[in-house]
Amino acid sequence: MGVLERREREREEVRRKILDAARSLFTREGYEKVTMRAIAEAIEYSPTTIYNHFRDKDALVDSLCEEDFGRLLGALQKSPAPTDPVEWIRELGRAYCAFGRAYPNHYRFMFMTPGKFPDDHELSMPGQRAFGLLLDAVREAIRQGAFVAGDALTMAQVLWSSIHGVVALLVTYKPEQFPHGPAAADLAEQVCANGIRGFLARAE
Amino acid sequence: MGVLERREREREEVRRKILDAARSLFTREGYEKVTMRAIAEAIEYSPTTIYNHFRDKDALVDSLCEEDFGRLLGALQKSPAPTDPVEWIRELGRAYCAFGRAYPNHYRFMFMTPGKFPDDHELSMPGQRAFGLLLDAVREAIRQGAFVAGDALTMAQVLWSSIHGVVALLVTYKPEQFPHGPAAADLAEQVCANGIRGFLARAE
DNA sequence: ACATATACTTAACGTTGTTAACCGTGTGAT
DNA sequence: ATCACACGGTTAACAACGTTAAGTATATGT
Repeated sequence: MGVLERREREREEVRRKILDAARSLFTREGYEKVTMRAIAEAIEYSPTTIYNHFRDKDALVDSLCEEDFGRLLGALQKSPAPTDPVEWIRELGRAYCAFGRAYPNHYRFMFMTPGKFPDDHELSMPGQRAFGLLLDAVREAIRQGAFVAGDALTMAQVLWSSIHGVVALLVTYKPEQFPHGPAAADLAEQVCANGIRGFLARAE
Repeated sequence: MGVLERREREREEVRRKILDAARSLFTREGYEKVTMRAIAEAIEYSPTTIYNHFRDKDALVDSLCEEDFGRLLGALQKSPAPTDPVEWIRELGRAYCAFGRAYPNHYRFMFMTPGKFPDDHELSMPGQRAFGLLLDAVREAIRQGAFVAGDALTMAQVLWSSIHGVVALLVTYKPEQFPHGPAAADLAEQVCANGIRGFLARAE
């Protein structure tokens, strides 16, 4: 009696349509500009149908967000093998930044929108794992003596904060709008480099 | 015939009431939660009155924002005299961070909301001057040989980006929500320190 | 005393997220 | 075969939002 399975499959299919349409609109419009009605129109259903699959707009975008964390994790995992942990960190930074600039609206929602997660929940599993990559790299850099000894967790958070800062700015302003002249084309690279440099064990 | 002046004064008075009420609500609610009707109610006028003083909601919040850049500049100018430029930079970072944490919703609007400035306009005068302080400090640090030689503008932007990153995170998430355990209590301090450390000329 | 300008209000419009009520169709039981 | 029903979908409506057109009153200048 595969009728239940079929129903489940059909249901999932509509859910996917909604998510895809929402992502597509969301990618080029941003959270508040995308209306439930617009999403509904895109998939040729009535707006109410969306509420059969998602509690509300927030829940819908949360699902999107969940998937995006997975994508981010995927992007970061593509970074080359950790022969040199410092170079690994740099590559992670580059990939992270590239992700943010490729999907500014998603980045905004994932990392710049408050009240998203209930207190216990933290960033979401793939988000945690993504950060875990950086954490591993930092631990390895310390172990090899490339980084100064210190609390790896804090150091990873420092690096993440710094990179997040430049991505957040680039996602918000055009480089021409930066104070006192346009931002350097490779500002992200510089931030990344400077964050790493600060933790480098001094060669003497 | 001071009637025109009086009118102008009364007009300015209402304008101030609107701005103050808006700021008060805005401080604890954030942009989209604060409604024109709520502001109107707070000052015991009809919603329409606001439109006599501001083109629309965006213009109102822009005015608020303009004032806030002034406040930020004021806060930064309180930092001690630049005897040691590196310490000055650190103090600027602290003051900047304190401002952001004291007024998260304002910070959000000033630095995390896109489409705010027309292309030519850049950050706004006081915003420019605030960044100018950092730029001056970096220039001085380079001149004294405390920082490595390099493009001061880019270096200042790197430092600003990094600090902005941690403030943006702290303004968006509670520390408990940070990945892999709560953030170090002094994460902002650490980011600041690490940013500076990266530019320090190596002592040998 | 009258006309006018000005600050303000009332009432409405169009759009938003969301929900209540309904409808039709395919399913499972009788 | 027929019937009851669950389920996915729609229509129509709600309240709240930003915003505006039209109207009102008061105080000014003639």
